[in-house]
This record gives sequence, C-alpha cells and structure tokens, in this order.
Amino acid sequence: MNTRRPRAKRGQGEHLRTEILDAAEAILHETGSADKVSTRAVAQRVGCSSPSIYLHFPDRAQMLFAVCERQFELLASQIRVAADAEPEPVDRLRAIARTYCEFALANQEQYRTMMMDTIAGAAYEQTLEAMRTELGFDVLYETVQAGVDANVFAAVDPLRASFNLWCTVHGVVSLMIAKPSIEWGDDRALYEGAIDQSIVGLLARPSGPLTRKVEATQVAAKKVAAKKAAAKKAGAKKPGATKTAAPPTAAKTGAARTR
Amino acid sequence: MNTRRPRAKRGQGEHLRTEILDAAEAILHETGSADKVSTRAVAQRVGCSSPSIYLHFPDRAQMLFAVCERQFELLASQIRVAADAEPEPVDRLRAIARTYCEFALANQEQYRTMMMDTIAGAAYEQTLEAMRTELGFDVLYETVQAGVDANVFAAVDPLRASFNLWCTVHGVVSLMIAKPSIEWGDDRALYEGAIDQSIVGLLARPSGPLTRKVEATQVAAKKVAAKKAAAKKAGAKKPGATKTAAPPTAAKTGAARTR
DNA sequence: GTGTTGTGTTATCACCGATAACTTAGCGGT
DNA sequence: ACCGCTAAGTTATCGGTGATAACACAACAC
Repeated sequence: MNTRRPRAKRGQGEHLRTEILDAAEAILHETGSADKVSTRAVAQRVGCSSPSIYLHFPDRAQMLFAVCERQFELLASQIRVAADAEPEPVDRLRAIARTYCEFALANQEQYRTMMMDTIAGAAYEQTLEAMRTELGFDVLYETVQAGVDANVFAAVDPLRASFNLWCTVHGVVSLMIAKPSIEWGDDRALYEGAIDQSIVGLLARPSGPLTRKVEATQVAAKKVAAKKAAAKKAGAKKPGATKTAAPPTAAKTGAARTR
Repeated sequence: MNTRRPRAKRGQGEHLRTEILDAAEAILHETGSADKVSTRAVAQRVGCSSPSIYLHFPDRAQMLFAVCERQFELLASQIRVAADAEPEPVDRLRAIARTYCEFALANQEQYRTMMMDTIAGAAYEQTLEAMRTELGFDVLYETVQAGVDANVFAAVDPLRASFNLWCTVHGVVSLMIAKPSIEWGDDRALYEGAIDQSIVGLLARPSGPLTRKVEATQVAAKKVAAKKAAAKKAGAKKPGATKTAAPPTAAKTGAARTR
C-alpha cells in the first residue's frame, strides 16, 4: 500500500532475489503445493510488489525452477556421500538408488516440478543437461561401469543399464508422489523392493566363464529376499522424510487447479 | 451473447455432457496441452456458456479426468489383445509393456493428467482403484503369475514383480513425456531396452531344479542383445504410434505455462 | 392453466501471470 | 553543491482463469 519497501543499495539488487527464493520456498513447504506459490503470494510474504519479482526472474516458472534447483543441488552431494560409504558395487548401487528415492519423497513438490512437469522451453534444456550431474547420474554410471568391469554385473551397456535403473527408481517415486491417495503401504519397502529387483536383474549371469559368480548371484538374491521380508514386517514409516510436504492436505485444498 | 443455445429436451441433459467431452478432447488434441482446456475454451467450442459445464461436472479437473478416462478405457482392451496374441510368458510380458508404452506416448497429455498429475481428492481414489483394471494391471499380474508357475520366471512375489515392471515402464514413458526437450534418441529403442532389462531380471535363475530353463534364459538374453543392436542401428522411428500427439510442437507452443 | 424442475443463462467474485508507465533513491562526474 | 543517469521499485492495468449466485424459461405433470 503506502509502506514502500526500503530500497536496497546500489549493488545489492541480488538481495531481493534470495529473499524471493526464501519466501517461495517457505510457501512451497507450508502449503505443499507448487500452485500456491504465486507471484502475488511470494511478493506479499517478501513485502514487495509482485512485479518486482520480474526484476529478478523472467517468469514464474523460472522462479519456481530456481527454488527447486536450490534443493536439487543437495541431491548430487547426498548421492555421492551415500555411494562413497559403500565399497561394493551392489551395495553402492543400492545406496545411490535409495538416496535418490528418499530425496524425492522428502521433497515431493520440488521433485514434481523438476521431474514430472514439463516446464520446458529452450531455457530449461541445458539446465536439464546440467541436471544429469545434479541428479547424480554420473555416480550411478560410474558404479555400474565399475560393477561390469569387476564382473559383478552382466556385461551390459552401462549407460543403458544406468538409464533403466534411473527409470525404475523415478517410476516408483513419481507414482507415489503423483498418487498420494493410493494405499501404497510402506513407502520404503516399496522402493527398496523395486531397487532390489532391478539390481538383481543386473547381476552377472552364470553363462559367462566365471562360475564363481553364480554364488554371488545367489547370495545377493537371498539378501534381497531377506530384506523384503524385513521390510514387510516393519509397518512403521521412516520418521521424518516422507511427510514433509503433507500431500493429502495439498490434494484437498490446492491441487484442484490446472496442474 | 444473444444467441442462446437451443435447449435440450427434458431427458436429454446428458447430451451436452458428451458434447463438452468431445470439445475438450478436441482442444486437448489440437493444442497438445491440458492447460489450454479451460472451461471457457470448451464452452466456446461447444457453443454454450462456461457455467453450463458445471451442470455436468463438479470441477474442471473432473471434466479433464472424464476426457482422459474415455481414452484410458481403450488401454485395457489394447493390452488384452496384445497379450492374447502371445502365448509365451516372456513375449506376453513384453507385448503388454510395449502396448502400455505405445499408448502412453500416443496419448501423452491424457497419460500425464491421469498418471503424473495429482488431481487427487476423495473422488479419484476409487477411480484410480478402478484404473488398476483399466491399466491392464490384471493382465500383467496374471502373466507374471503364469510365468512363475511355469518356472519361466524366478519364484518372486508376482504382485511385487508386476508392480516393479509397472514402475519401470511408467518411469521411462513419464520421463519422456515430462522432458520432451531432451534428446532421448529413438523412443522405441529406449523403452524396449528398459522392458527387456526388466524382463531379464525376472527370468528364472539356474539355481532352480530345471536346468533346461537355463537355456531359455540364454535364448532370451541373446534375443535382447540382438534387439538392442538392431534398435541402435535403426535411426528412423516407428511410423504411426509415437507421433500422434506431436510432443515437440506441444513443447514449443503450449507448454511454456506453469506446469 | 399452473406449478415444478431441468437446462441453461448473465453477472460477478477473487484470483492469476504479465506488462507498461511511473517514481525515487543512490551514486558518479563535474 | 548540483545534475543527471540508472538501479530498484512502485502503481495501474490487461486479459485470462475457475467458480458461484441469481436469474430465465421451456417442457412436462397434474
């Protein structure tokens, strides 16, 4: 209204930008719905007028993208850390995939806007290219490659195998995110099962020269079975991660809009 | 304005409903973007006023949902037909998955709104339950079950295995749909590869009592490898299926909005 | 004829993203 | 000390959205 926002100093125009991002992130977190992150809502929270946002972002979409990107920057490092904690390719692969799933379910709206919405256009193409490293795909690829080299995995094309694993993992979390009203059961058991099965499919076949590897296959398979049983028993969900975005509320209130 | 729409007879209220659905479907098909299917646009095309839509649908979302559901009704039968054409479990599974992918890529916007958008709420929960049959999940499950019974597949939980396959397939098509600007290469090769790898992971291990099945595994694996090579060579896309919805155009023109 | 009600309409609200045109504070140059 | 440029915001406004309330009227039952 009348209370003008104190103007930033000459070089400090960027400050409002981060303020906008903070506000948008807060709204996204509170409402659990990207739809609610409107330019006006953000502006009101920041304490500026809505056109001011266009001083720093060409688009509402780009603003939202920037918000999500901030979160996604953590993903690669999380994956890297999780991967480095496991020396064996199989465990390493599992750790990578698990971290990816946990991240997606802990940041559902961010994951949705980045990975399940179009938000395309020329500006985002290269950003998505960059996301290949942000998503930790490199780590995944390296791990598969290492597994193939060590004859732990079958001699498949590592790029293709990595992509397929990515697809599976994305598939399960995106379904869970897109359809929160479905009775999925234990989230964790669900994606762990999908991961396990994908990895099993990747393991070296006994056809090769090494019969010793057959044993490895068997061991891994047994491990998988045991894990499944354990997961099935544990009815309780992981404490913090899944419910951050509160999807049911979002579904009732906000999601009736276009998206 | 002044030209009132000729009112339907007493019992014929439903007629406008289908007219609305037709118009919405046409707009969806022409623009390639669900965002463009606004109540006003539909109303204008039908030749009625926009509030009239609310006579037949509680929501814009439900209207869109009804449009997509009409398309999805074809999926189950398509899957059933494709499955019945293949007697062997492996081929059957591949046919099911392939049909699913082709459907998704041929009806991208419908697939997106049904499977990648929240549009949740109480009304859709049961509809999604019904979708389990609409998606042809039953056929998939039965096939996996049959394969397990015939010892062609490993003795995994068929439900879980089916779900995992569904996840993989959904993962690959949803990524392709969500990110049309990425250079995916040959669409078909992509999802065929993912399907093959998933199926290979499902095949019976030699550990079982039947050594004869090992051979089957080998044959299938070889088939997969051959297919991959062929797919890699064939730069041209399949003629009809993939391009119905014309995703690149959609990305350029319509999809710049929020979604 | 006279209600009742199905089938619509017009008018309107509260939003939304985006742009044009205007303000004003801060800083460099003279 | 002043002047002007421009960065950093503003107000006003446009066209569009989903949704609702209040009204109009034709068709049918009685």
